This record gives sequence, C-alpha cells and structure tokens, in this order.
Amino acid sequence: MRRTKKERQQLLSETIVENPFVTDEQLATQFQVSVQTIRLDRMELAIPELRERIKDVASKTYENEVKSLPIDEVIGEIIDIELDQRALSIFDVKEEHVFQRNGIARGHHLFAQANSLAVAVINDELALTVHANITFVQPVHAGDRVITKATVVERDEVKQRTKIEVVSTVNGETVFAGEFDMYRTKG
Amino acid sequence: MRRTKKERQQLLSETIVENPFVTDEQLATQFQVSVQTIRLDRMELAIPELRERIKDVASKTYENEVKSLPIDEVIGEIIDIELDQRALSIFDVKEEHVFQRNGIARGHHLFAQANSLAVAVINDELALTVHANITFVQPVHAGDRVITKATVVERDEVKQRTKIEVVSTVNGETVFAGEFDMYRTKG
DNA sequence: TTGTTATTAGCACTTGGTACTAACATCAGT
DNA sequence: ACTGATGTTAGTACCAAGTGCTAATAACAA
Repeated sequence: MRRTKKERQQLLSETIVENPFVTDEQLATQFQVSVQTIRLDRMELAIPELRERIKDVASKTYENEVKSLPIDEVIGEIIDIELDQRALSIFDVKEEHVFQRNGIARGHHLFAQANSLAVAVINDELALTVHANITFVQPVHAGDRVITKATVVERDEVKQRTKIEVVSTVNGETVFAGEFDMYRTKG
Repeated sequence: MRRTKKERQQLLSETIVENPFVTDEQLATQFQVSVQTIRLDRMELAIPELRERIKDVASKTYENEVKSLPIDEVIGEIIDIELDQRALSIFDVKEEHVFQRNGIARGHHLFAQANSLAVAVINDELALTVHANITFVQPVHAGDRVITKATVVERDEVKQRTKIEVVSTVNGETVFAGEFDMYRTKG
C-alpha cells in the first residue's frame, strides 16, 4: 500500500471537492490503485459518480441564479433596517479584500458596503448615488468586522434628493465616514 | 407534420435554453417525433448533447466562482500609465455590474475603477485613499465601455499626500468625476 | 492456520448519447 | 406519372463513465 486506505480516502474526498470533474480513471492513476478501488472508496464515502457530481454543480447554479443575485445586491449583511431612517450592516473583511502587500483593505470594499447600505435604506425602487464625500479614517485589516451605520439626515422631496450619513466602525472605532447624496424617483 | 421543421427547431432551441437538463427522449415525446429527428435537429442547430450542456453549466459556475469574488484585484484594465502623472483604464460594464431592476451600474464599480486607478498611478508601495469627493454625473449601463483617466494634480511631500483627479467617460461623455486624496509612504 | 480486510479483475448491464446506413414518406416541378 | 429534394424514422455498432455482482488474490494479525 502506497498509503493507508484512510489516507487515500481522505485525499480522495478533498480531490473531488476541489475538482468534481475528475473521473475514476484519473483518480486511479493519481493514487496508483485500480479503478475498482476508487469505486469502492467512493461507495464507502458515499461520493456520487462524475455525472451526478457535475449535474449537482449545474443544478445548484440554476437555483442560485435566482437566489444569489439579490443577495449580491448588497455588500455586507444588513442586520437592521428602518426604511428612510437608518440601516445597519456587517461586513467581515477577508484575505481577498486586502492588498497583499500590506494587508490593508482596499478602499472600494468599504465604499461598496457604505454605498449599498445607502441604497438599501431608501424606500424606493430606484435610488442612485449622485454625490459622495468620503473619508477613510483608519486602515482596516483582514479579520476585522466592519459595522456600518447609515442615517438619513435630510430629504428634499422637490429635488428628489436624500442625504445620508454613513459611518463604519471596527471595534467601536471609526474607520470610514461618508456623506451620500442620493437620487430617488419617489420624492 | 405536427409543425414545420422550422417551428419545431425554434421551439426546441428555446426549450433547451430554458432547461438544459432535458434529454432527447423527453424532447421526442414533447414534440411527437422520433428521437432521431431530435438528434438531427440538434445537429443542425449545433446544440450539444445533454451531458455537454450540463458540463457547460457546471463549469461556468466554477469559472464564475473565481471571477465573481474578485471585485478586488484590478478593476478595469490599465492601458496607459505614467507614474505620478497620469493613468488610463478601461472597464467594460456587464450584466453582473448593474442593478437588475433598472440596468444601471452600481456605484461602487465605478468607484472601484477610479479608486484602483488612483492607487496605481502613485509610484509607491503603499498608497491609501484618505478622502474622496465623487460625483456620479450620469447613469452607466451594461455594455458601456467606461474610460477613466486619473491625473495627479497636487503633491505635498511633507504631509505625504497626493491629490488626484479622476474622470470617467462613456462615448466621450463624463459619467463620473472624483477628487482623491491619497496617502503615500514615500513623500 | 484461519479469519479479516484490502485490492484487483472480469463480466453483464445502464444512460445518453455519436456515427453511419438504409428505408420510407411527402411534396414540388416538369 | 416520374424524378428529385427534403424530411422522418429505424436500426446497427460503438463510446464514456459508470453500477452491481462474483470471484480471485494479497497482506496481515490473532
């Protein structure tokens, strides 16, 4: 045995999770065992055959097509909202959001969270950012949990504008602040 | 013939686009023709077999998983740059960048392009956005090609600040403008 | 030595096809 | 009515990537 059965099965699981498009034959070559052994392994691990795996991936896309887009509309997770008044969202900064060089979050992610919260708080189908004045007060790092609060401070129904103040904090400290001028269709 | 060949093939295309998981046999039943006819139809229409269709759907998910997460790396393609002076980038707005509801590009994508260009133009390892004053002049839609120009307008070596003006245009018309205040380590 | 577990081999069968050949059916034009 | 083009159906051999099953062999431990 090149490896123990357990080891092989562990690696097998990982390999298939990583790349569901791999055939039993490819796996057999990779692990230097027979195709039959791979099949037995899949049985024991209750891993479906290639075609089923691919179908699963594909059908999940089809489900997600309806679900993931609306979720995507907001950067960060909204945890509280009172339309036309205030809203609160959380955004966990991960490795993929920071500059590799210095580990500091890229500005546009903080902006994205703030901006989408500003859009979300407005009780209207159409809300667009017209103007924004923003300040990056302190650098944010991977692992930080950014809590962002948007507050509607002014509403001009004639001009169809709404002014929103947004403040983002990490551990109570302000890291980002901005004033957003939003346009809306319904006054 | 229940329908003409053309009609059937038209419906066939639509059916498969709508539900790529349908087999030739199901299609044959649905259109009251033989499986062979369906196969010939697929040939003429260059529609791949079920398994290939499913694989396509599945692999697109896998591509997207890599593509959709990086709202991070370089937003837009930098086509010209003179460090500490000016830079130019192009960003093609696609379906995934706009609000489903109204087809207008979400503000943070335009901001992201402008912001990363501002970061890129600075000849320094560490460049951070401190403050930004931005205006979304006109809505941008899917299919638009946004050309963004960043120009360094002021540099304070003592305060380690650099002021950059950014203007984004679509077909020569300004759609976004901003002033970015950047911090840098090397004066 | 015997028993257990692990591995390999081989065969028949399945799905959803491809590739190819051949037989018909239908209708249009002359 | 005959010919030809087009459309449809049938049938065969073959393929990939399996399942399900039986049987042989290897490795090791008690």
